[in-house]
Amino acid sequence: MARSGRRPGDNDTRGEVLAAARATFADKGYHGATIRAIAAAADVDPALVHHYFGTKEDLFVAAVRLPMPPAEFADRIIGPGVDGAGERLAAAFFGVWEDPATRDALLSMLRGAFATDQGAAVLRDFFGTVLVRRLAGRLDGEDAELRMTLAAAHLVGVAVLRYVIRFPDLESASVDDLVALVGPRLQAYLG
Amino acid sequence: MARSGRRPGDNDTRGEVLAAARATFADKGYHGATIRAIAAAADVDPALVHHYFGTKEDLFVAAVRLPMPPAEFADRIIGPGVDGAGERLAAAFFGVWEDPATRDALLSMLRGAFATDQGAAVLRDFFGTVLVRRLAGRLDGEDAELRMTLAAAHLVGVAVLRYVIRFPDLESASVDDLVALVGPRLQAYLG
DNA sequence: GATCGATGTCATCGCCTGTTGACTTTCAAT
DNA sequence: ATTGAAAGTCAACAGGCGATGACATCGATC
Repeated sequence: MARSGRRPGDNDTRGEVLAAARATFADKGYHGATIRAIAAAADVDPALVHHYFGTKEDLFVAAVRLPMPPAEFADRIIGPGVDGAGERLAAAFFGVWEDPATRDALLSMLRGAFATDQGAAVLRDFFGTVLVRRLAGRLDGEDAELRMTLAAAHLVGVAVLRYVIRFPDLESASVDDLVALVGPRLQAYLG
Repeated sequence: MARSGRRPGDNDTRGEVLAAARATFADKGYHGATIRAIAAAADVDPALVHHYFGTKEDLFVAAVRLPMPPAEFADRIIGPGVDGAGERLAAAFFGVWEDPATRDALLSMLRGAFATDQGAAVLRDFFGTVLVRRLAGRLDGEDAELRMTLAAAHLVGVAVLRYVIRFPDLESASVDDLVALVGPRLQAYLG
């Protein structure tokens, strides 16, 4: 039985709560994830979650903040030029999704986008500011933004079916196969 | 003030409740839509919703049952052959999404897939049984199912960004433009 | 070694939810 | 006319939720 009061020794309880929030939001969605469940996963009193992060919405915003610099992400894709950007985009996208350090935050963001208006705004802003606007500016031809958005939509769709719905054919596919199949279709939008 | 007891005259209250459920599930998602809100939208007591449809899950299942024969849908796309199937698929897909009679049910299904495990199963089954398996069998080449699933994923992604997230570039695009842009990429998967 | 903020728990409040059972009114069949 | 099922409402319950404020403990500072 855990006593009351501060725990002895060095501990990063705040980080554990944040990790538990990411995992729970990713697994259950925004409404399905309760403060109590998050607190239990972090072995902590529910009140402590509020103490560190304020309201549930505040916690959600903290949970979906990615530990990833978006500018660098965009540069790595479009920096070498338009040629091969489709495959680089696909590889980078699935790379961060497969990375355990970023996966829960991405899943939380994606699922959260379906739960609340604020969650939708977060995703809209993420894709708009971080991805589409940054990459579409370097494309040639008409409707560059729309084409870039459609490329992003394709990636979102694969992420939805692979990581949320867990569609068997997609879940069992390897990242290499996905990149090889999806990359050329992205390239068709970009080129 | 509405009195108690049965209402006089001919009325399809059950249908109104179902329509209200579709609209509310589509707008707020599974958890965001409350029985009370659905009942209020149908101008009805919350208990009547249970009287007609049982539990909330039962109501959801009834709400996402599409007024659309899936077999005919698949035949219209692949019937004339693989040539041009990509554009036909895109046109049919956006057709049912733009149709007010089916849109709310589709939105409910899509949003519901993110809210509960059962919702995910519904979507998995819908795409798997209705779309992928039915169409993939008529394709040539290797990995027909995976390629068909990726085509479906692309469409899901566009639906997500256009109808749920309401991404501006996608929301303002016309169906014709979408079909013209997306169709060839689907064709690349099918052919 | 007293003090003070950071860390952490406890008990509880008010609210909203899905669901239920008793009751009332209308319609249709006898 | 009577009856019985269908349609519809009302009041309420039990449980879970997010959130709050008072309290307990620890670590560092002077």
